[in-house]
Amino acid sequence: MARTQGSHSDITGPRIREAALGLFARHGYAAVSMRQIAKEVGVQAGALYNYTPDKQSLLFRLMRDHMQDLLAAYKALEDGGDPQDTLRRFVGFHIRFHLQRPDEVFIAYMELRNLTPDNFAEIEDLRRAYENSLEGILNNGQKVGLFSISDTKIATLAVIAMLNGVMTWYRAGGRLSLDEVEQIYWDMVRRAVTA
Amino acid sequence: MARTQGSHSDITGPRIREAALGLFARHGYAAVSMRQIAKEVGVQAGALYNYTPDKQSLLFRLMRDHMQDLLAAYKALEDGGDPQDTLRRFVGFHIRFHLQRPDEVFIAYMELRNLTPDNFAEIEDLRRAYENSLEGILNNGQKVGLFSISDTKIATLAVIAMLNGVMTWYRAGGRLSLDEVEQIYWDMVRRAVTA
DNA sequence: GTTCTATCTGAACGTTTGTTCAGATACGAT
DNA sequence: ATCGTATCTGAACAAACGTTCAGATAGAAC
Repeated sequence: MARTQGSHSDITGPRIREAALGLFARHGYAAVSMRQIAKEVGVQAGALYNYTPDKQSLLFRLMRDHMQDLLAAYKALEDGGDPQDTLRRFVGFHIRFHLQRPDEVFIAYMELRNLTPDNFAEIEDLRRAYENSLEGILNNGQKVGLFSISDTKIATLAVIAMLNGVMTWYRAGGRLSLDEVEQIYWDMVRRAVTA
Repeated sequence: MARTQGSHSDITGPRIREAALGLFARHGYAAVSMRQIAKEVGVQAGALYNYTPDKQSLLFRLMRDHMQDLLAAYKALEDGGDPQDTLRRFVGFHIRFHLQRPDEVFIAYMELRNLTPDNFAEIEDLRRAYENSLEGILNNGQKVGLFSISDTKIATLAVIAMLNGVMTWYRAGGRLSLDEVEQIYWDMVRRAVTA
């Protein structure tokens, strides 16, 4: 046997990405074999290598694409007027964007240590760029006296850590609507930083 | 060759635990082999099985002991008087306890999915017990009108998530002292929940 | 000094790992 | 209908995996 009926790179390529995404998120990069990914796609392991040079690249591209999507989506947001409004938009954006991509978020956070040093550095740059946009908001608010923050660098990390906590418990269709979740977290963030 | 000079279970046992702890934290459970652990201890892989029935138990015991230590240490704290003071104590305790055990914390958080279902359930029970103690504090403060929290369950998770963020960036000897870190986080937590 | 046992080695086991590749077939263009 | 190429199979590779165990040596007890 060889090429199979209906086979096409436009179909197989994305399916490999999706299979790897789900399996990496559920079981972890190191615990997932190329044969498991292939099986989920319905293909032999060797076929994967038409789409990725190796397993590491499969992971790296998932993470890089996710971080680039995140940055692009955030840049597409128009600024609110004052820092308080901009921060509110950031909170809403962060929660909603991440809740739509639970697998990508999980991988981007958990699998950093499985990246080669070069790949790790590239992902870290993207992450820092995103964090810097929040830190900029906090700095602006601090400058005009709206916020009262003893250390904006730490406050940046604290806010992101708090917001990322949503991912560990929120489930669509649960007790709270997305709007309610956003409101609750915005209340806490606002109070934590407001003068 | 066989038994080696100076070999003793009181020495080898802890060294295996420490080696596993460090390697699991750095590279992840699935990515670490029994032979790597043995090499760090200076022993052959087979010798590990005098100390653990299998690799899974090695991970599980690290996590269970850590969670039990956490609960025991927290219970040893005497209550503050009012909820606000109790919450302040909790924040300080949480930050200091976890910063002293970065490897254990990392593993307890990252390797949950590598536990067998039975082991997972046991660890989750311990984690929930700890979270419940914080939720109790928030509930008390809410009842007496000191706190203003729309959802104590979510606030509990949000506070813990925020505090856990410290572990990702704090380094001893860095820009901020432990006291300063504790003060900064306490400020944010207090403002996030206070009426 | 002898005996008993705790401790470790070194080899072996069957599986699984990531990756390569020659060959085979289906698709797309002509 | 024919041809070129995109796509996949199936087998193979060496290496690494978790685990077991018979045999050997060191330490402890007497």
